[in-house]
Order: sequence, then C-alpha cells, then structure tokens
Amino acid sequence: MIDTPAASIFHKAGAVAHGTIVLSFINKTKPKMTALSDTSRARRHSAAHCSTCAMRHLCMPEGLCANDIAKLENIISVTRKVKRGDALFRTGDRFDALFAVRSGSIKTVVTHDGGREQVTGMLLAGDALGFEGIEEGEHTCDAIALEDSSVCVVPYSLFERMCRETDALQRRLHRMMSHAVNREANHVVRLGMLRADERVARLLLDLSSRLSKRGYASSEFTLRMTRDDMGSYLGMTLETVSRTLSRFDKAGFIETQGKFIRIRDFDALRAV
Amino acid sequence: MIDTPAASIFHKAGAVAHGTIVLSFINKTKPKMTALSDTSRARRHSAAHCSTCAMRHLCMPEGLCANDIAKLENIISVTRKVKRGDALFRTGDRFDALFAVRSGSIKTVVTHDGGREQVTGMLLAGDALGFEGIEEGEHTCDAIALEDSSVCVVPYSLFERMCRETDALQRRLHRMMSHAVNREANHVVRLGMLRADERVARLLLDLSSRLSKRGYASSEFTLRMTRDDMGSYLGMTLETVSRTLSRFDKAGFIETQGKFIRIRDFDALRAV
DNA sequence: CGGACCTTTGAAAGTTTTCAAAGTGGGTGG
DNA sequence: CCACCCACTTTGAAAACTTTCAAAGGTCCG
Repeated sequence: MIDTPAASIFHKAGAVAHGTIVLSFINKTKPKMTALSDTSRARRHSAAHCSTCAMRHLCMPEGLCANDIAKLENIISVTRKVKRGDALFRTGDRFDALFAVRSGSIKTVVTHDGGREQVTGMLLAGDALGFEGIEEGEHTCDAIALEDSSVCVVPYSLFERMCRETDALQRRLHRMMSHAVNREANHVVRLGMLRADERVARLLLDLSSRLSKRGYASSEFTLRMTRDDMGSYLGMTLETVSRTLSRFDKAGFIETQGKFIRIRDFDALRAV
Repeated sequence: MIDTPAASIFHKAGAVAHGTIVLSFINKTKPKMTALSDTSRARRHSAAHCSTCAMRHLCMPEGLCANDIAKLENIISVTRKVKRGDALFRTGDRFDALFAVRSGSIKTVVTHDGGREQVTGMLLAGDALGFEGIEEGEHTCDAIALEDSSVCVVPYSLFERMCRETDALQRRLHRMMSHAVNREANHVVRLGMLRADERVARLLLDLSSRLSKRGYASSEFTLRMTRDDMGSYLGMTLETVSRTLSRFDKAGFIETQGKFIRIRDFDALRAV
C-alpha cells in the first residue's frame, strides 16, 4: 500500500481562537512513495492521527502519476479546524468546497421547519462530506463538529477541473459520491425496517467496524455524540436510546459507562 | 428553453415479448434546436410523453455545443423497456450503465436478510437512477417497474469519458449525483422525524409536485404503487397507510378511490 | 367471468413517546 | 483545588401511536 506521510502534506495551523474557525494556508512538500513507517501513529488519539485516513479516501494519490500528484497537492493544501459544537458549514451557505475529515468527527443536521432537528450523518476521520451542496450550489444541511476536529478543504471548481484531466481522480470522485448515496440508502433502510433496539445495535456495530478500519479497537470506544444525537440519528427519542443501552448492558451484550462503550457480544448484537 | 423533440432521438422498440426485456438499438438523427412545438404531447398519458422529461435531466443537450451533442447522441442511443413487475436491474448485477426513466415509473427495493423488503425510491419519468452501483461496480438494490416503462440506457464508461471532455456534461452528472444524495437525505428526514400521517401527507404532496412538474394535473393522479409499496417506502405497514388515507378522505383533505387520488386541500395536507 | 391480488376496517397487543423526577459528570470560576 | 452548575443520562408510569391478526369487500387483469 502506497501512502503519503501525513505530516508532509498536512501541517497544523497555529493557535486557534476560541469559538472561531481558522483557515491555514500551508506549504506543501513532495509526497514520498513509502510504506507507513511509523505505525504507532495510527494508535494515537483521534485528534492526532487521522490524516492517514482522510488520505485513503480523498487525498491519497494511489493510482496517480507523479505529475498528477503534484497537481493534486496544489488543490488539497488547505486544512480547516472546527471546534466542538461549531459549524463547518450551515444550510444555505454557498457550496464551494468538499471536505474530508482529517481528525475528530462531524455530524450533519437538517433543521425541520419548527425547530426540530434530525441528525442525518455521522462522519469519522477519513469520511468525505459536502456532496449535498453540489446540486444547488448551496449546502442543504449543517455540519457540526462533535469534538474539536480538522478537515481537508477541497476547492470544488479546481477539483472538478482536475477530474477532467485525470481519469483516476474522476473515478475516485464518482465512487465517493456513489458511496454517499449508499450511505444514505443504508440509513433509510435502518430507519424504515428496524425497530428501536435493532437500530441501536446496528449503530454500535457500524461505529465499531468503522473505528476498527481506522486502526482503533473494535470492541471499546468512547462515543462523541450524546444520547440525543444518537436518537435523532436513529429516529427515536433519547430516552429510548438510553433504555435500550441499559437493556443491552443488563443482557451482557455491552458495558456502558456514559459515553464509553465496550462490546462484549458481537453476535448477540447482530442477532437483536 | 432549448429542447430536442423526443421522437428524433428516441424511437420505440418493436414488439416486446411477455415478461422479457428488450434492448432496442436505434438510429439517431440530428436534434433540432427548436422550442417544443407540440405542447399537447406533455398532456398525454404517462406512458407516452415522458422522453421530454428524461431529456431535461440527462439527455437534453442544453448548454452543449453541436459537436458535443453529436457525441452525446452516440452514447444515449439505447432505450430499454421493462414490463410491470420486471427488474431493470437487481442487487448484485454488474453496474455498467446509468438509466433515465423515459416513461412509466420504477421503484428501487433493498431486500433485507430475512426476506423483508424496503422500497427506497420511487422514480418517475425524467428521474435518473443507477448511481448506487458506481461505488462497487455492482448494483446495491433492485429496480422494479411499477408499470410498463421504458428507460434511456447510458453506458457508464463512455459517459464518464465524455464528461471528461465536456465540462457542461460533467457538471450535469455531478448535479445529478448530488440530487440523488439529497433525495435519499430527504427520505431519511421523512422517516426519522415524521409520524405516520405526516409521512403519508408528504408523500402525496411530493408526488403531486413531481407530477405537476412533468405536466400533469397536480391535484389528481393515479398511484402506480400499491398500499404495500407506499408502506414499505414510508416505513410503516400497508394497513396504517390505508387507515391514514381513509382518515384524510373523511377529513376532506383528499378523495380516494383505490389507486386514484384527488387532493382537495393542499394546505391541510401540509399542516398535518 | 374468475381468481389472484389489493384494500379496508376492527380489536387486541406491542412498541415508543411523553412527562416527570432524580442522578451523574465534567468543566469552570472562585 | 474544590464546589457548583449546567448539560447529559437514567428510570418510571401513563399515554399515544403503530402493528398484528383477522375477516370481508373490491378491483383488475388475463
């Protein structure tokens, strides 16, 4: 597997004022075609390691020639930090870039007329977002950081042009958009066919598998979202989420302690 | 608005054997840059008129130069007929083309392990489908015709190449895919935040508005789907759908007679 | 015209929400 | 450093909503 050491493409921005968003324009360096040498990086805390993940989806030049890589670097050279609770973008904001989560996690939220909110997506490091904005040139949901996070910023018009020049990149973009479609479709099925406890079980298994793909333990994790977020995402109330987790705990499927979750019986969860 | 008379690009295939799918390879002719002269066409029955709609989204060469139009014609020259109940594609089928509904209507269905089915989409004339297949090169749902229908077939690899050459086409593809994302996201919201009667009301209003955009009366239509399909699409049982429609009827919001629906009070439906 | 499929309606059972109240935890200011 | 406060979580009981099971009527296609 070809990789580009994270630090060589992405650099941390300087100090971040409280409650604000910082754009950091940074130097780029040539990526090196070496295997990941420092595997310990993947074990470090979420906020530190995940440019590796982001790159696997969006930034990694797999399948691109040296010339293409150089062009890609020119485009994806900006990162942006979002503090917990702050918005990466909001409904109605002009769409001009796609984003890839480098570190942290982000939820997407649609606000219904009447103030009720629905969480439509949970994005982890490596996930791409923003595709919903292409259609009308405006974002159609809010993207809110669940913890202090950073994202790659991919200016859309430049990226679009590059996709016209490089078929490998075009293919990647199309696959990412198709993935976004499938992500939503899976969510529709989860909401439409499953009962409350099945939905909660699926969410836990989904998070577990996504975290393990990112190099974390699959059986233990700390949720970044509240019960309210989970309920909103799963189309149920926070009380029902809480009760369901308690029941799973009592049944021995999981251990819960607030936001910390340990899965003790994967098969039982799958069979719920 | 520039249009391309439907008949000049799309030709009907010959006889269709019962229960089978026919691919019709057809001659292409040069599109003419004239306004739609026969407006009565748009008023004819669903099964007859809708290539005009399909073109607006996918086939219409709006914004393309003459040279590009010629290339586009080469690609979108195949139509396919699907008889009611038959599949345009099934889960696991190799993905090699996108489709645009020319006439009729198609549902997309995901089959859960256990036999239960969930309808994830209702496509009318002009709607594009198949984007879910790009990610893995295999379709991830079944597409079943709700009535005898026909679709434009857009070979994906050719189309992809053309999008690289023509930025107007690329922009259109990206918008269509973004639209598919938003379509699913709206469905997620419908399933996650609304109660049964709100969901039914929304579906009626949604169908009404989509049909009226296609030149049909917005207040009267004949559903092509069964109560079971509606229920599956809305994440509820067919009995609840039926009861809800009966209640709307008694309340004077709509008139129902089996699959025929007349909306009498749009505001009441919106306020449900 | 017949039969298969679809729709309607009722009543009971089951699931989820709502309302209410108490308990927990973590971060901040004193 | 601790206490307090605010936001989050847990749990209970009643109410609301939806499904399930059952049976009868309709409709449409071949």
